[in-house]
Amino acid sequence: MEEARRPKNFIEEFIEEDMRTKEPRVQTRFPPEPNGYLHIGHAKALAIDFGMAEKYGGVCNLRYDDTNPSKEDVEYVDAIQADIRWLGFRWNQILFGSSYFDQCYDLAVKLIQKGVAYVDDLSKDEMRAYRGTLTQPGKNSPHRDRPVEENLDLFRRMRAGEFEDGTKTLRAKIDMSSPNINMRDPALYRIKHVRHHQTGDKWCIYPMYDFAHPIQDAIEGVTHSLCSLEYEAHRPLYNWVVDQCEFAHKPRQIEFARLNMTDTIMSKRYLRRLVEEGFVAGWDDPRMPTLCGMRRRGYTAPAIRDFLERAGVAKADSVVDAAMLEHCVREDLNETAARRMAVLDPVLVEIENWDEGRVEEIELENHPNHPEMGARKVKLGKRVYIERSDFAEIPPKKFFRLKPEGEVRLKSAYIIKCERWEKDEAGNVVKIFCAYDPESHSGECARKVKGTLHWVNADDAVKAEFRLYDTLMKSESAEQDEEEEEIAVEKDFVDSLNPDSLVTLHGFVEPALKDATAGERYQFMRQGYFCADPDSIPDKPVFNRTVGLKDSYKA
RNA sequence: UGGGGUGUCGCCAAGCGGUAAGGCACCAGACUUUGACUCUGGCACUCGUAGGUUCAAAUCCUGCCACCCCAGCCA
Repeated sequence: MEEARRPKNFIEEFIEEDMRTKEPRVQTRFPPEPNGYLHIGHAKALAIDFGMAEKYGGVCNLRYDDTNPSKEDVEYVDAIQADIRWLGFRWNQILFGSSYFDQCYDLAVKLIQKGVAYVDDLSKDEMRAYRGTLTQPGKNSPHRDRPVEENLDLFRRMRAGEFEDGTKTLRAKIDMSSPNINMRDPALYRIKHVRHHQTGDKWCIYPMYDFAHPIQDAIEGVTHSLCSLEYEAHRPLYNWVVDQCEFAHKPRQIEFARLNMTDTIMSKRYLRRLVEEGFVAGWDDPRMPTLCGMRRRGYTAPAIRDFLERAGVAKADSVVDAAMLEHCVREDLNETAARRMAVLDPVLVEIENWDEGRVEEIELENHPNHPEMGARKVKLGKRVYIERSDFAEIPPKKFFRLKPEGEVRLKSAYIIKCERWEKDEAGNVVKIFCAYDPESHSGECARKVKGTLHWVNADDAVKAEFRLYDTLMKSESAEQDEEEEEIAVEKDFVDSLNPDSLVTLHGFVEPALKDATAGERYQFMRQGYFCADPDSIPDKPVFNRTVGLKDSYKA
């Protein structure tokens, strides 16, 4: 794929300026907290972190931001690596924030000695009260001026486990009247008698993100600490920590807007609810925006990276149209996916002037634009399945499909004409009788008909399950009152779930797909791109529809 | 409300004082044994808004408006 020429984004401009004026070296890090599965939103951050390092000949480390053991689990550590690898990014090293706990502790002691950190006894509620509000300055804690020796002793005893959770914190001594609330003596360490997934029971105090992150970046030599917009107000604190710890190397934090997509739940909290309350089959349910879910759905890594590239990097809050992602997936799969025929919702067609028992081999190209992908042979007999929606007793105008007295071509085979049909008691068409034109064999016939249908030979058709997916959230009706909408989402997002996000169909595929194995991708002609699901078993393949084909037919 | 950000086509997004890139979506047409793909053409006299500076402003200045983030011992 050719590298798309695009203008530099603002991060690239900053980096290039820094390389010119500071040091000609780039080092970044991707710092996920191991408390959930990576989703498409993380993929953006990841692509930026790894992408910038790659573009400027630098390195990017994968560093788990594991400073809060009560929310984290090793379960996620491996999954995160698998997802990053799948996307095609390579980390320089795998690091853990927790491996810097000793250094964080020493640095905390240093700050206490410098008189810019103190142990506070205020409770969480008291601390909140002392903090002031957006418009009113805070008040100094009564413990703010404890002597250094006392702070040192208290902090040592915090570490030794002498105090209960929540009874003491280590705080930075900055400015309780700062207009930036993050600078009003933020907590640096809290007591948590919780076992850590990496350090076990070694610690009962853990550093806060705002303290640990800049330290980690500085120690590692990160030059550009890229993160999302909500950390913008933390940047002064980030710089304060780097300065007070007296690091010679000063990383630069740059913030960008996180990814949002139409009809896509990006909140980890809601995604967790979907899984835990059983609205989806798991974190890898093909409807989930998680990377494992998208992978199972059939999305490709190149398509996702292309999408991220097209969505761009900027500071404005935005919601990218999911149609852009679909376009990228189609563009990739159109080139790479072999064509096959599958009838998702079958109805039987019998060719009346075809001799019973006669079988003809039909050659089908695997890709119309790539003859090098070869061809395959399928059998054609007296009975075939076609799509129920490809027949209409009373056709609308411009219906290029099978209709009374109408002719269509069976893809790569013959032209057939609809003569009559049978219905069951309920009025459903159960069988369509056609006549074929023996002179109309594919490739040897000048006669054109407007419609071409995909089909599956009935005799050796393989039963298959098809899972069609739609957005998890119902598209909000345009006229719905905005406020109402917000209340609805707040009250219970479950009410906004799309009850038809999964539709399961049972139909047929051509014999070549009998033993399709998980991950195989095909274009089912005139239907869309499908990916074999892990639920597939021999003789009973299951296919997930990754995305449908574009369809300009307007019924 | 204090602080920090952001406002360019339906959705993303370039633009960095010289007279509005590109992509998605959409519309029209060509091609078509996938109503797919591909191709061709269309799609912002206007840049949140009101003023000002300038020969010239989306770009500089001022005011106003809207939206987002911050009052976790979460990240």
